[in-house]
Amino acid sequence: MSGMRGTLSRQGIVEAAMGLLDREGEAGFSMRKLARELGVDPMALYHRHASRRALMQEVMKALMLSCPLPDPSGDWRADVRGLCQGLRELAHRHPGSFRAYVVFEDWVPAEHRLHEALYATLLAAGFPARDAVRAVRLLLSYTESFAVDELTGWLEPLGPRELHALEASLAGGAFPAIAGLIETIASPDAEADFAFGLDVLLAGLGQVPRDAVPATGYQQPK
Amino acid sequence: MSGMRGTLSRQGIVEAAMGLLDREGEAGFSMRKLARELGVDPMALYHRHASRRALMQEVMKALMLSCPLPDPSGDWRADVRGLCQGLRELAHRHPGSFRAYVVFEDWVPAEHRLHEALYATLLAAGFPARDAVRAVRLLLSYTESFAVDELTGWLEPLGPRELHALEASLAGGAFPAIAGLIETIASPDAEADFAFGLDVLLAGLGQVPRDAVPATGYQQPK
DNA sequence: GGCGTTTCCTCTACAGTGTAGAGTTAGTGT
DNA sequence: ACACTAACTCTACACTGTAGAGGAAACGCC
Repeated sequence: MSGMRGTLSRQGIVEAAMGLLDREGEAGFSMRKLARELGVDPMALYHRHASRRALMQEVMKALMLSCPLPDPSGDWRADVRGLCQGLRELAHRHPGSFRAYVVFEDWVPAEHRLHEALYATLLAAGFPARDAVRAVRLLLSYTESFAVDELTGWLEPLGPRELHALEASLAGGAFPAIAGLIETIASPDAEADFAFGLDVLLAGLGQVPRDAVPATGYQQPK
Repeated sequence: MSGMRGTLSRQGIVEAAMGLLDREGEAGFSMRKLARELGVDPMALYHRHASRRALMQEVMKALMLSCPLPDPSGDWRADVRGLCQGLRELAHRHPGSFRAYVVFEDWVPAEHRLHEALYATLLAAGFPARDAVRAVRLLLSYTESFAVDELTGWLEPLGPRELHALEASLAGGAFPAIAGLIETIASPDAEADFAFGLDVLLAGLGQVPRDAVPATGYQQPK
C-alpha cells in the first residue's frame, strides 16, 4: 500500500467518490471507504481535496456538468420539458449523488449551465425578468423533488406490506378522503405523474403576462 | 448525575430533541448532546426510544401533528393556499426539524392530517382521484422546497460578498441570460415569490378537467 | 554521481458518533 | 425484609473526519 505514486488524481478521486456515492448513498459514503476502494491511505485524499465537503463540491460540480441539455427547439414549452426531463434522467443515472446534491447547502456554480438554458428559454418566450427567475425556481424544485421521490421509491407501486401498513394507519375512519384514494395512491405511474406536474406548471406559467418577444431573442448556448 | 429518576419521559425526550434539532440543525444534533442537555447518560435515551432513527420518527410525528390546518372556507383555491401557507409557517417555527423532515426517508403517518385536508379540498372541488393525488404531491413538494430554500437562506437578498462571487463566476460571458438577471436574482422577495408559485400552480390546476361537484361534497375534519 | 527541495503519501492520534451489553440503583409489591 | 422490576449508568466497540508529523520517491541542479 506504499509507493503507489501518481495513482491519485483530483479527477480520479472525484469519479470514484461519485461512484461510491451512487452505489451506497450519502449515508454509506465515507472518506475511509473511498480510500479503501482506491487502495490508499485515507489521508492521501486530503492531499488533493481539502475536506470531505470540498470533495463533495467537486462531485456536485461534475454531476451538474454532466446534466444533459437538449438543443433548443424554438418552442419554449418543449424546451422546458426537455430540460426538466434531462435533469430527471441525471437523477436516475446518479441516484446517490443527485440526492446529495439536492440536500447540499453550498452554492454550486456548475448549475449555471442548466440555469442559463432555462433562463434563456423563458426570456426568449417573453417572461419578465422577475417571473423568469421565479419560474426557474418553480420548475427546478418540482423536478428535483419528483426525482428524489422516485429515488426514494415513493413512486413504486405499494407492496402488500406497505399497503397493509397504510390501511392500518387509516383505521378509525378519521381520514375518509385518504381512504377513498388508497388504490390510486398505491399505484402511481412515474412517467405519467411527472408529465402531469409539468403540464400543470406549464399551463400555469402560460397564464402569466408576457412581453412581446424581442426581435433578437436570447439564444441558449449549446 | 445519578438518581434522576422519572425525569425522562418519552414526550420530554421528543420535545428536547426537537428543540436541539431546531437550534443546531441536523448536523449539530447527536444523542450525546441531547443527553447532556437533559442531564442524563446517553444510554438513558435508549430506554425510551429504540434508536436515533426511532426518536427522529417521533420528532417528525410531533412536528406534523403541530402543523396548522386552517378551517375550510368553501373556496378550494383559498383553502389550498391556507394549507400550504400553514406548512410554510411550520417550517419557520421549526427550521431544523423541518429540514430533517423533508429529507427523512421513512414514512410518517402523522402526515395524514395535512394530506387529508388537501385531498378533501381537492376532491370536493371535483378533481378526479388520480389528479387529486398528483396535485397534492405537486403542492407539497413546491411548499416544502420553497420553505427549505428559505431556511437555507436562498431567499435572502445577496450580500456584497455573495454578489461578487456570483459575478466572478459569470466572467467570460458564457451565461448572458444569468448575467442579465443578476439584479433580480440578488433581490428575491420570499412572500411575493411564494405567492407567485402558488398562483402558477393554482392556475395550472384550474385548467385540469374536473367532475361536477357531488351533492354531498367531502368535508375536511377540523 | 551527490544533494536539496518539493511532491506525494502514510502513520498515529484525537475528539466525536450510534449503540450493544452488563452492571447499578431506586422504588414497588408482598 | 426481600424479591422484583423499571430506570438509569458505565464500559466498550467500531466507526467517522481530519490535524500533525514523518518518510519516501521524484525532480532540478551542480
